[in-house]
Amino acid sequence: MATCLKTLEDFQFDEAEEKELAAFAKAIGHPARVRLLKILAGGVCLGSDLVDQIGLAQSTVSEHLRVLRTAGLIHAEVQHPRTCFSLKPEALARLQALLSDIQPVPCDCC
Amino acid sequence: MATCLKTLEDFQFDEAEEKELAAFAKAIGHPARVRLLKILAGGVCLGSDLVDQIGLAQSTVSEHLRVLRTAGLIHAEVQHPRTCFSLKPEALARLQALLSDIQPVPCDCC
DNA sequence: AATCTTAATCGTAATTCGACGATTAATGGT
DNA sequence: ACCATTAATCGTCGAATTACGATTAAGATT
Repeated sequence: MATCLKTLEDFQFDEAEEKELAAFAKAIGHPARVRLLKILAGGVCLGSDLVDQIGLAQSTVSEHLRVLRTAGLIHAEVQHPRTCFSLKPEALARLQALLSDIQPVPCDCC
Repeated sequence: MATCLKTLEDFQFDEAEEKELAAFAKAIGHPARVRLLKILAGGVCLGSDLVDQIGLAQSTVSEHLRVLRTAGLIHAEVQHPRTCFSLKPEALARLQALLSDIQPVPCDCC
């Protein structure tokens, strides 16, 4: 009844985009993964270096990297026994775009 | 040893900023909360309306709103028995700024 | 005072997450 | 062939998340 929005029933949701944004955000939602992204932004790309910088067990860092990779935020190029990790700039750009879709509109009821 | 970054040991981390970004991202990291933010961006602000739109139990929506509020992404103005929810645009702007700090630099080792 | 409405809170169950050590797989060097 | 290095995977534990119904709290309206 009392609502700021006149056409509440006309709301259109893009569920796919909502899930896409949520998935990106969830992947970034841990300090260790933020740090990994920041390191990768600096150009470091070997897993062993990342383990050194993060201060967590190798298996834990590997898991965080897997999360970031699954979310499409980073790329992993396997060169056994090493793996070269790198940012996927287009994913970050996409995230920024999805975020910018959340733009406030003035509300006159509060 | 083999690394793209020459001055690996000189890496400076801003742990507070990393946690700040992770906390924002974690709060957004659920489709229901993304939808809540999108609805609030449209100006709707009463909890009962949000419950109608989300299709989850009232207590669940309340919990999601609590998460968003704790993260500082939304504001809740209590007017018993109603509560008026609104976006905090400055929080979204801050998030965008934190995200844009993750900028890729070309890596020549892979 | 009694009732209604609204949203927060409580209690609970199922699931997911985060961390670790140990192990494994894959390659290069000796 | 043997060893060293690297990263993925497995198994496991405790903690956190997500969802729900039921209850409570706080005003408004009779």
